[in-house]
Amino acid sequence: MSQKVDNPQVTIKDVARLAKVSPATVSLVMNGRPGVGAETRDRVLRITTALNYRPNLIARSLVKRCSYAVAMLITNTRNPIFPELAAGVEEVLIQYGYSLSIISTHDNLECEAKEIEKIRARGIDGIITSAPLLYDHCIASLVHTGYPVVSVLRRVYDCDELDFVNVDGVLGGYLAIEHLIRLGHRRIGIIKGPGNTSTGVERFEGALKAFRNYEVPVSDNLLVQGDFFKKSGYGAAKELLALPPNRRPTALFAGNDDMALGTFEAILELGFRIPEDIALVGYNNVDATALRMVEITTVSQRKHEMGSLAAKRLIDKIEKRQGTETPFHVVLEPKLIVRKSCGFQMKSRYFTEQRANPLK
Amino acid sequence: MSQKVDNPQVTIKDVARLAKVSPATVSLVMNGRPGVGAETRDRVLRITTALNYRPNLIARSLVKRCSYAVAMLITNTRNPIFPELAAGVEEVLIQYGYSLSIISTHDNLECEAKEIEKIRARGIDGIITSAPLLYDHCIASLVHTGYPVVSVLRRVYDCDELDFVNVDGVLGGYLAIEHLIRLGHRRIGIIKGPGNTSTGVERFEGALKAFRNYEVPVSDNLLVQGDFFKKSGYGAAKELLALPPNRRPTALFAGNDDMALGTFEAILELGFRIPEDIALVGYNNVDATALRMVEITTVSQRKHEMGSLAAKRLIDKIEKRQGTETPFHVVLEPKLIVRKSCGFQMKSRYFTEQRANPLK
DNA sequence: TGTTCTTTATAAAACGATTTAGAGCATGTG
DNA sequence: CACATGCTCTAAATCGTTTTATAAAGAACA
Repeated sequence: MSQKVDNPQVTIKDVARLAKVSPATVSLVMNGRPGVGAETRDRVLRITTALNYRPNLIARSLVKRCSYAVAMLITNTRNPIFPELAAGVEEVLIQYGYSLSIISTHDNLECEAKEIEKIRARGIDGIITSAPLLYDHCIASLVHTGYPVVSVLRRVYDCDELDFVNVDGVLGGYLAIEHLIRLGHRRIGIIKGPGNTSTGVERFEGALKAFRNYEVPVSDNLLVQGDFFKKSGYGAAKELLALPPNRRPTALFAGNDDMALGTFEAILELGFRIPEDIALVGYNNVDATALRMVEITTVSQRKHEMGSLAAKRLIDKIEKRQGTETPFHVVLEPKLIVRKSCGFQMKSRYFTEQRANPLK
Repeated sequence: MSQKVDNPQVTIKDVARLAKVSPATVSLVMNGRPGVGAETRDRVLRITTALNYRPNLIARSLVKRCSYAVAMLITNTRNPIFPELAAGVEEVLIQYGYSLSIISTHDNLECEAKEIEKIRARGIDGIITSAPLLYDHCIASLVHTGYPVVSVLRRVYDCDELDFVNVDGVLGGYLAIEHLIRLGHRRIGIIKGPGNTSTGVERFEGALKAFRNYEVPVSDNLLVQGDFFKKSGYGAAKELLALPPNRRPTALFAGNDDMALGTFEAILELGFRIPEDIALVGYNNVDATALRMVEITTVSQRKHEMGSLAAKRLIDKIEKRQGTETPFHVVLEPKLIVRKSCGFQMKSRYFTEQRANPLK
């Protein structure tokens, strides 16, 4: 057990002194640049390993004006969509030698602005945001200054210059409602996501499109506003299921899985059965929805893939690779994950046929 | 919509020039230090706000030799215990003006060592690790150099100098098994957590203690090694339940909730009922265990609190407050969360009585 | 021999802040 | 008046790198 206590900070000067060269030479060696003789290079390398020398990245950042660090904005750490997303991001960043800071904005513009200030002051090279609001001037002005930003999952309206990778929320919402309509439901309650997020509005827009397409009337009293948290799903469901039987929805669509899980609890608590009495569709394909005894039908989001794509694009922007001046808007296709919460057990084949995107 | 495009970098010199003072004065003003006349101070302040000047934290870090940034080591982003833990950590860090980087080690020493190198090179002030292994020389040697580290959730053996905040795993394991024994179970299968983590071994140790205390024999063929992932819980349960009825366990204890969820699936898949045929106890009180229709009895970990305490302690160490030279070992008490997976519905009162720690 | 190239190594100036020692100038005191 | 005392303010060094311009030393060539 050799207790290796390295010096708190071995600097380039220490190495230079011991190797009898100038700091400049050490720098060249450390960065594998030409202009150093083989013999000198070896000598320097020997010293650096002997001293366990690691260049101080802070100093390097200062002069190179880049830090090989990026930040990821999320709503909060408890959002169950985030682990997958972050895993995708992290994978790519590690591969390219970048480090990742994760920062919560709590869907609060003020908080977001403050954190962005700090990020910039810290010299972080770019931002991946999974948490922008619909009209997010923080992000928009960041983009306008030319700072590298990619948004993932959500997008920002009125800011075409912002690169994004997301999944078609309109199509997703459409698929969810179409599924319910095809199963014969006519009174479908919708628990909307917040109106200040692209995911919230797009999924709802898709839902409306499906109603229109199938000529099913929408009644306003079956529409409830949620906030993406489980509790609001629970509350909304309680409200909808309190309607008299002839106006009570026979199916519910929640704007995300957290709300769907709340809805799930409410339905059962009121003594209704799923799917016999009430059908339920969620959104995101979060792990918990797949659990046996839960098995909620939902719309999958390709979270990992989104994260990776966004990260790769951000690095391209930071390193100013070709093609990064033109906007990068990737819209992946969602997929309906049919489980048991709608009573549709693959007995017919109509969904398994390869269908083209019904909205195109 | 005034499109405010700030200069890429307003420096202290720009401010100094415009305010007709020296950079030193600007620095004093920015840091609220005395020695600047009221008039000058106002003038500087006016300029800084006009230019939207933010000191470059990289430059500041270089000279102050601290960065107001800490890193948190986790096993991987998908570990459902992490969001709560991170939320607790984040809350405190924000409050003290620190920023947080989250880094996965995948329970791999090599990966951990590499990441720690990078963390140090980046000038990060301290580390909170929730992912140390039992004999983790990376962490141990870090501690020995005097670098601020606090471990949370897990601890490191043979390294008393390492501060930690965790929950008594031995007691937790004990409570879980005691519960099952009191409900009449005698053949209890255990799905152990990995032997190279303190959480894994302690919970198992507690389980053994309960068997001993209640004079229930343990049979080796009811002990299966898991790895904390859901899949291993699933596999282990399949294995245990394949035993002939007279040797098959009537109850299972999984070393964490992920494995418990896998176990849950396996039990149901094999056609057994919970709790009528098989009772189940998990560990961590992860959100999914609380879901209606799942409702797994588990041991709670006070994750948020652990995170906060660890973060606070780390900051104290970084800022060298009094008392941080002496070891800081906080062991919180776990609590059994009784749900439906053991068939115990609070019909008796023996658990609700306030009991002292049965192990003390 | 002198000129021109290469190759190798370095000195010195950044990068953008903080900090220390001391300068300049009133004011107060004996 | 001489001197100490405060109060403002600043010059200059520093943090640990990278980078640019240039020097020095051979080698090749005419």
